Amino acid sequence: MSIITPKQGTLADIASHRLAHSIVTGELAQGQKLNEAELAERFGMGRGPLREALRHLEGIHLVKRIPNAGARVVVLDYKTRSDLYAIREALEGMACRLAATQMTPEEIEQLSRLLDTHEKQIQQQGNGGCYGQSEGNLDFHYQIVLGSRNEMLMRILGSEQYQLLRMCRFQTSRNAQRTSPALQQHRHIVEALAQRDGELAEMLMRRHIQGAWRSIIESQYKEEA
Amino acid sequence: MSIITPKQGTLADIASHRLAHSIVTGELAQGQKLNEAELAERFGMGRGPLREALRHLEGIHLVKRIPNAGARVVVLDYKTRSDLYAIREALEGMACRLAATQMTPEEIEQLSRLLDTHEKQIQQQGNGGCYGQSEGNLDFHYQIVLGSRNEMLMRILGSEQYQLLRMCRFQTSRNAQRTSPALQQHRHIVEALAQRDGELAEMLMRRHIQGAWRSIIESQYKEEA
DNA sequence: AATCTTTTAATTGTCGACAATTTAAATTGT
DNA sequence: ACAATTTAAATTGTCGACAATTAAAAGATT
Repeated sequence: MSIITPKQGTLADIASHRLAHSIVTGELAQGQKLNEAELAERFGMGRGPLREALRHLEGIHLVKRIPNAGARVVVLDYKTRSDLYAIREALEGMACRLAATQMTPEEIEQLSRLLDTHEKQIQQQGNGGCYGQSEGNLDFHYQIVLGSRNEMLMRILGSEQYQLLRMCRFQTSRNAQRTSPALQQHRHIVEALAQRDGELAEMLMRRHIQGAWRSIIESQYKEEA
Repeated sequence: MSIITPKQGTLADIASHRLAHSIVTGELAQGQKLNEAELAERFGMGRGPLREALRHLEGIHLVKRIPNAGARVVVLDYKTRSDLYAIREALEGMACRLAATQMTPEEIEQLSRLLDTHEKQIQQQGNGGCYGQSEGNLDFHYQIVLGSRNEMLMRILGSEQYQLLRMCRFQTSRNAQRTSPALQQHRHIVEALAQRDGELAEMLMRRHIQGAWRSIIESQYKEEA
């Protein structure tokens, strides 16, 4: 929630954010046709700004536009999600390696405290805490991306892939048994960062993401090919 | 040239491509203000489609928009270019590793023939052949990305980073002395692909990109910090 | 009854005009 | 002459209406 800036500048920006939210949460089904007039009516604005919003969402690949045939919500099939996680592994691994040399001691300490918070949240609510799939989990990953000091990486991972990732979360049945392993892995990563061991941090992050992906495909190898 | 589809669908798409070309080639200077009315006039269209084009270009990060203050061409400073090459190293390395297991023998053979063509071109024109910075070089890299079979990777590397990379090329003074080393490295990469050695192919590609980056910063460590 | 053609409706693409905001210029005051 | 304030120009943001294209429905023909 803290990552995407809910800026309320132009109407196009507002529409873009509202649409992005609706798409990510599944409120707008995947593959659904997006009618310009209908959406403009619902958002209380003209079609101009809404079209600009659609063009922007097309840029960050949340919708797919076909000339003279309108825009549709993207469909996250198995292949797409698989590709997504493969890229995350490479990019977040790289972020981790860079973060090990770039993050300040204060930031690493702060990261550690973030994990403390997560641990308490899990213990309190006990059952429903599907940490591996939670939003807090994303915060952890994002903080490391910020620590890489690579702005282009922040863009790609933060603004674009992040949305698709959240979309995966909302369509995936959350399995709670990966809660403590994920937190444990996070702790190890922070430890590697504190020791300034970039190579180890990268490897741990890559394994962590691989584990998350395995967890996803294991918990739903019933549907789709 | 074969990568970006010069599709001529809606006016917004046309404007988007024309603007992208002007930006990449440096015809529109970095940081330059993009006046909507003026551009719409020049392209012979209304401001509506042009605004949509700007929104699209904002999505692929060729222009930077500020609400109520217009759009400007992005500026590729040292840090940005450095970040770009760091990401390329991670992503194209990954593409290479995947391509080693995914490309068909025919595709690898075709890649080898592409290098033969490049070699002849270099020998013919002799001097001006700054291969390391040429467009043909990009074709080689793109073919490997296609071979990775990761569509999201093709998107990121092909549509977005590719534009920024070409932009770097146009602003960088081309140095011809890196011609034969680059071709040589390409040959080694193809060899690794033919042997289905993904790890080696990745390492070779990473070094190749590192070399390209070093070549750039060495040939112009006069300007900017 | 099924298929092809024609007509109709719906949706997207485009333009021009107006409102709101920002930037530049001119004016005024010290 | 310099600074702050006010005024004017330019630019962006927004809307509504019309044209072009596509999708759907009605009708005709075998």
